[in-house]
Amino acid sequence: MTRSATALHAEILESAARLFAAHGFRGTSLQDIASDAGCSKASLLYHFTNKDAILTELLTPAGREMAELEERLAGLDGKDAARAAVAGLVDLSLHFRRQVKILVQDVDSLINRPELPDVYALTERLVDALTGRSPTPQARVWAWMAMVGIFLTSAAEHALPDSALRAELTRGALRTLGRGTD
Amino acid sequence: MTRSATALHAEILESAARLFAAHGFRGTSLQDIASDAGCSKASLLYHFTNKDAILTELLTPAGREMAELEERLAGLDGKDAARAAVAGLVDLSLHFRRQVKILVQDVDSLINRPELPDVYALTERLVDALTGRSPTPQARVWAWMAMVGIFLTSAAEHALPDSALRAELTRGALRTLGRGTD
DNA sequence: GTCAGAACTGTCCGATCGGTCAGATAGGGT
DNA sequence: ACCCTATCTGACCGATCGGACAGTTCTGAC
Repeated sequence: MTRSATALHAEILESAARLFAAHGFRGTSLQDIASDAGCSKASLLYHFTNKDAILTELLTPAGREMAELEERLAGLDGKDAARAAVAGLVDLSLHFRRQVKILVQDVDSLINRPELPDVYALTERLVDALTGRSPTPQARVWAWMAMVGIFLTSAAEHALPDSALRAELTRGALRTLGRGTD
Repeated sequence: MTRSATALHAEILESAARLFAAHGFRGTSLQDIASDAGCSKASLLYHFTNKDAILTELLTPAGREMAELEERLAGLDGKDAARAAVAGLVDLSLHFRRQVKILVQDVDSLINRPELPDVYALTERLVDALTGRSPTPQARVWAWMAMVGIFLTSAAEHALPDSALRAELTRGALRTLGRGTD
């Protein structure tokens, strides 16, 4: 069982997030995390039941926000839905950069995790919200492009300034969608 | 040393490409590949010096095309460069879908491989080609978005028809770039 | 039929993985 | 002083990893 939240507990999570994002879940060993956090491997497994529990605790907040975004979209349509989808995705991507990178690296093995909503189902909902009631094939492709672009551009730490990123991603996405937003 | 190209040799590459793309390089064992290709693990290591050599042979053609694209862009500017960049990236992404996915999964560990050009350097060249001589920050973000969008939308096998993808990706990218192409 | 070399495999090896466990250490309440 | 509990660790375990190697089977040239 995962124990109480101590200083080391938080440091382990921080180290794991950085290492998972950099080298992937499978590419990061418990010893790697322990060394980075400055404790023993056995101490990791005192604070977390197992390696998987670390990943779960990392992904849970992001998963919750993804689920909330999905619910929010269910009550909207037209331009409201499109705007909410873009804004929500930009927020989520910028707020959970490392989780996004972890998610992208290991989508197929993470897709059935209870702490994450079905990523592909959420994708479909977002595409629906972005393309409106006239889902032409090209509009769907553009929506995919814009979404993936937001997702990964925010996760890429290279060559991108952070400050104006939010506004520019939103603007770029809306431009991609063009009249696809009705 | 890697031996001659036989039927099994090709089957191993095919299996490895599929499995690497699905579960990542580290997430795929030699036994996994051998089972999928219908031979023994030892037979893999007869046809390839080691696990890494399989990955190298998978990535080399993609790396060559990436290098060629980079060279091609060096001799162009303005709208020619932008068009060539988008067309080249779409071609490359659609032709090497699984390699793109492998690349995205493990960018940071693949970045120093001799068979691949520096991915981030190529990215910079592409952004330059797309944004032209007036590289405003927002234009660079949009270019990033469009490039990543092309890259990953083509690699995602889910929910996307293949036929019209090429044209739509190109159109979507140009739309994102807008007047960024001069 | 014979033989050489290519193709292939069973078996073993050291390293490393995630995980267990008994015990050391430290601090607070009594 | 005492003990209880939370925290932490070294040593160890079975499984699995990538890889080595000797030996077997296949195949075409002669």
